[in-house]
Amino acid sequence: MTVTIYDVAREAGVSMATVSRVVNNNPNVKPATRKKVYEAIERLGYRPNAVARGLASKKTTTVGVVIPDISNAIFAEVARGIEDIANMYHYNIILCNADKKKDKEIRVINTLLEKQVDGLLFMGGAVTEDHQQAFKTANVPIVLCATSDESEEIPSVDIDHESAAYDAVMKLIENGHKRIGMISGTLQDPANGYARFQGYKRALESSGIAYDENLVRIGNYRYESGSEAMQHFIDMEVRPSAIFSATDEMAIGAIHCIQDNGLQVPEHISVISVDNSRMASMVRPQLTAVAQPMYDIGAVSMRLLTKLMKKEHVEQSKVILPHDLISRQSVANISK
Amino acid sequence: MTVTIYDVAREAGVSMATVSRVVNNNPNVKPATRKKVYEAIERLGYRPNAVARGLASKKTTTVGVVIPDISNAIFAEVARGIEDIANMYHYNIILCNADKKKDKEIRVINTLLEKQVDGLLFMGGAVTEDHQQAFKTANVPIVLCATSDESEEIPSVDIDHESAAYDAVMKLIENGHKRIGMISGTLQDPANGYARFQGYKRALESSGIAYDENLVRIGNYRYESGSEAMQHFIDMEVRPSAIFSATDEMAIGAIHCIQDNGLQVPEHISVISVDNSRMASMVRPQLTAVAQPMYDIGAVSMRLLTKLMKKEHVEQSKVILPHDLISRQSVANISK
DNA sequence: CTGTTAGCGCTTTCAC
DNA sequence: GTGAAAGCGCTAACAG
Repeated sequence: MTVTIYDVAREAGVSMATVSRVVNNNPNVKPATRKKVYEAIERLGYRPNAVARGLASKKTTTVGVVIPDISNAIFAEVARGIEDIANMYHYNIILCNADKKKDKEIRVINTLLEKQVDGLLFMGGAVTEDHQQAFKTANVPIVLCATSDESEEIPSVDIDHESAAYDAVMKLIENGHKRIGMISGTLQDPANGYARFQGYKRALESSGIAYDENLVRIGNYRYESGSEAMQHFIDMEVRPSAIFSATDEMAIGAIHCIQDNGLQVPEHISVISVDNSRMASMVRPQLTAVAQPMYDIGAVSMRLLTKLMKKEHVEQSKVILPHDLISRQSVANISK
Repeated sequence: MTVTIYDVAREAGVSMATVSRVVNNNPNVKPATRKKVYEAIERLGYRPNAVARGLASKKTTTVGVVIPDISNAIFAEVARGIEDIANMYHYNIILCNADKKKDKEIRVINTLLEKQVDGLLFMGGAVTEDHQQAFKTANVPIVLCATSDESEEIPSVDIDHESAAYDAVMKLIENGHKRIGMISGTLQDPANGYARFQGYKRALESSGIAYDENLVRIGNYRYESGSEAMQHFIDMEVRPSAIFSATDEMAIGAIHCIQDNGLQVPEHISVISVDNSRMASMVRPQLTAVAQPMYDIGAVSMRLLTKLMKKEHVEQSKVILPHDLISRQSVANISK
């Protein structure tokens, strides 16, 4: 039924080894022989079996990617960066959603390892003891992608979330804002949540503005939660003049909430966020935001992984990509 | 170095076959033996090698997914539906972006087949002769997902794009609109482009409205192209009173273009589209759209594929999922 | 309920 | 430049 390398060898009148050589572009084959083999391959419609090859060579040319949620625009962008580079180096990707749930993460890491991936790209919530444990049993390289890791032992690529948030809030402060609300992600989330919240606090402190916990609302990264948080701020006796949102989507929810209350952005309230997804320029007013280079985070981490898989030397195993403030129309200057 | 089933067998004092049985939950093992084996597995830190298993059993429990672009929200949603169901049936997914480029599509289909996937989900542009050819050499089931196929020979799941477009345009007509512009995708794209354009024309015809080619602009599905097309309509001597956009993103570009020209939606111009991505409710005014159930398209096609892979009988191999008009605020009634 | 024995289709020394 | 042969780690009859 299925045609194997053995069939090709017989058809071409050579040995299996020779067929293997031509299939793998090994130069030690006489051109005439090579031609005979190609013809036999063509005639028989031979297709190499990558599973058998994987067993024999102990390489599968596939890498595992654990991701929180591919339907989230931010992660989808990272995934595209990963896949493009993987493709460039002839790797394929096994993609697993794990929703930042620890149990699911550990489970998929193990099945990926069973599948003998040549490397692993981990994008998740925090890296816990149990994660470390699972990683330890892997004898393939692993890189953390947009995921923080206290231990700092595992190669990783990400932006500096704390400093991105700091920059965003400083932009507000430079524009004369003093009463600044924050729509945060959950503080359990080390990167998008905790770190960005810390950046907010540091910006306030460094500018001599007292931190007020009533000015912080926790959202779940979704549009609706941004609106809800904003409604809370609007209902306050003395409203903030500006809002820092941990993510674009919540910021857009906030903008619309402001508008639905008959107020203007940025005339009445300014809004800034971190992310700069494509949606940022798809709202009116367009959203001023600190840009997180998602595609690059994916691309760079995959590139790093290829180096690790080839056992090439890497000088920097923890890479922090630069972020960048994109000024659009959602921030007003209110200093006199 | 790596511990194999043989090591476990020796450690537990049983045969490889027995270890294999317990690992695969074969009931024909005495509980006491099972326990011994589990202990040995634990002690040795044994992890089954799925590649070896795949070679021996001729099943990899992985399916290939070719997708146009994972960073596109619409496809990412489909992908999530696919992955959830795959996961439920213990399959993993190898994800390949092919950008609707025929060459790339054929190439990834072949590498996926080499990797011995148990099935293939194809999401692409048109299915050409060459695609058919590649599919024919596969001896695993294939299902087309959100992809049209003239031949209708391959199992598929999608919505009826023509009728979805028809419904959208009829909604406009029912609201008194007669001069209706269309922002279309390329007519080379059978589903999102050509079929939706046909639906537009049929709605017009069935209502006795003459088709006017000046009222159709071709976009590339992106926000900016929606804006550009809209600017063209606004600059016309006699403007359309309503716009049908083939996709949400272009519709949002159109809405903002209208607003940027100092006009109101829907007071001056109504807008409707097909897709209903999450962005539809993230614009002001919120977008009225025909909803395409992307997640379900993914989920249903994966479910169909699992049936095919298990050689279960399927009554319906071409499934058309229902679409649904979601009325929000972007369409006004202008009949007196 | 358990063990023996062939492979699965390919790569990879090691000879020649 | 080419071939022979020994696995890679596991499953799947087939016995018993």
